[in-house]
Amino acid sequence: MTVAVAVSGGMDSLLALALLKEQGHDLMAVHGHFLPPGPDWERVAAGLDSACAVLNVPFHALDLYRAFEDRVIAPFVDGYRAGATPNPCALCNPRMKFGVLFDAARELGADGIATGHYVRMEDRGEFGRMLVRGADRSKDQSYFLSLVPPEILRQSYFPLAGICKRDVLDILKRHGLTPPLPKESQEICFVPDDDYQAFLLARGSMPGKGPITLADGTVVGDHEGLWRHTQGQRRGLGVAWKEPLYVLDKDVASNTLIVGPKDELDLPGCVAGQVNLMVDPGSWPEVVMIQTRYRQQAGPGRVEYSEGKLLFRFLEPHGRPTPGQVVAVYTEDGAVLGGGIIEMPLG
RNA sequence: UGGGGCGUCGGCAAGCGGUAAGCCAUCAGGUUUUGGUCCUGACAUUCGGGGGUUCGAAUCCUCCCGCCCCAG
Repeated sequence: MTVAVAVSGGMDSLLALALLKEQGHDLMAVHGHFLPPGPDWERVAAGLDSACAVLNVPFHALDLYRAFEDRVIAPFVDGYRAGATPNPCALCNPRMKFGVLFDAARELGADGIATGHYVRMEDRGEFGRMLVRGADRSKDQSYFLSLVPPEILRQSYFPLAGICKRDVLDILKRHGLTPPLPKESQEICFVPDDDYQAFLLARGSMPGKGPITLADGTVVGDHEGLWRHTQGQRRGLGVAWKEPLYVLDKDVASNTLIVGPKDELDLPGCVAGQVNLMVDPGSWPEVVMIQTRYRQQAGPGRVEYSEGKLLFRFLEPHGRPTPGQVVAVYTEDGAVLGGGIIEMPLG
């Protein structure tokens, strides 16, 4: 049994490698170059190579940037162009780390994969082994893994399950390890300077300016492109009003941005596609916990599953679901039942 | 050019003789493996302009300028 540890160059995945080594697993380390060739390739690969040498683990660097372009970046750009708000990180996990990268590792002889995500795999009675929220709730990343197929998750290891974020550097130091990329991975990895708007512009042909209106059609200003805004957004509207205004909707057909006060933001449900089911929906509890944004408290609701779509009805006021974002479904005690991508809100 | 009203930060808007609230917008930080949200901080020595009254005015008087409304 050989486990491939996906190492990004950051501290978390390096710690995952060290912890598994400590536990005596048979390991290999794999790094996928997701971005086009550049100076970082050598730097990161060399850094990881020497770190792996310290631990006596074989290291492989793989060129996966074309797959990343097709499977993550292109959908990201297309999504924005179409008026959605895509979540590239949530796609990267099933398609790249637990997809293409794992496939490549298998060819190198691996039977399982491990990453530095802050989540757990736990035995949950009738459901079997389930993906569960990380112990450190503030760093929990199960939301981003809710689209990874269950059969892949059952071959996955998450050594950071019980680790607290602030201990990571100390533990690494104890192992004599230094991450090649000391900076915390955050924002969108393929977008320079955290400027997604500049990135999209550079990709060309984004839709242009149009009106900003209230829900009743009153024009209150102009926007410079729907793709610069997203549901629930407050800043950047440039509209001076008596109270803060938030984006309610984007009407792609008329290129209109619809805004309104905070209390008009809640909606009672949504429909999701590209569904990933961890267990048969027939066995789900009647009331599940639904999370439609990364940093959002999951709220109770009912679900119907039919023809590959999940239909959600919230039981409590719920921030406006945003097309393109992930919806993750949990049990009361934090096990992931499934996930999908929001296609449309229900009013 | 007869009558009435108004002119305070980029947008609203308090103040009505005692030495410029607040909100929105904007900017700068913080939080954050998506976009957002959220939190903190900054933001009119000055009240359309001139003159006057007063110990002291955005607040009173006066003239001018600019808007708006009603009558022509």
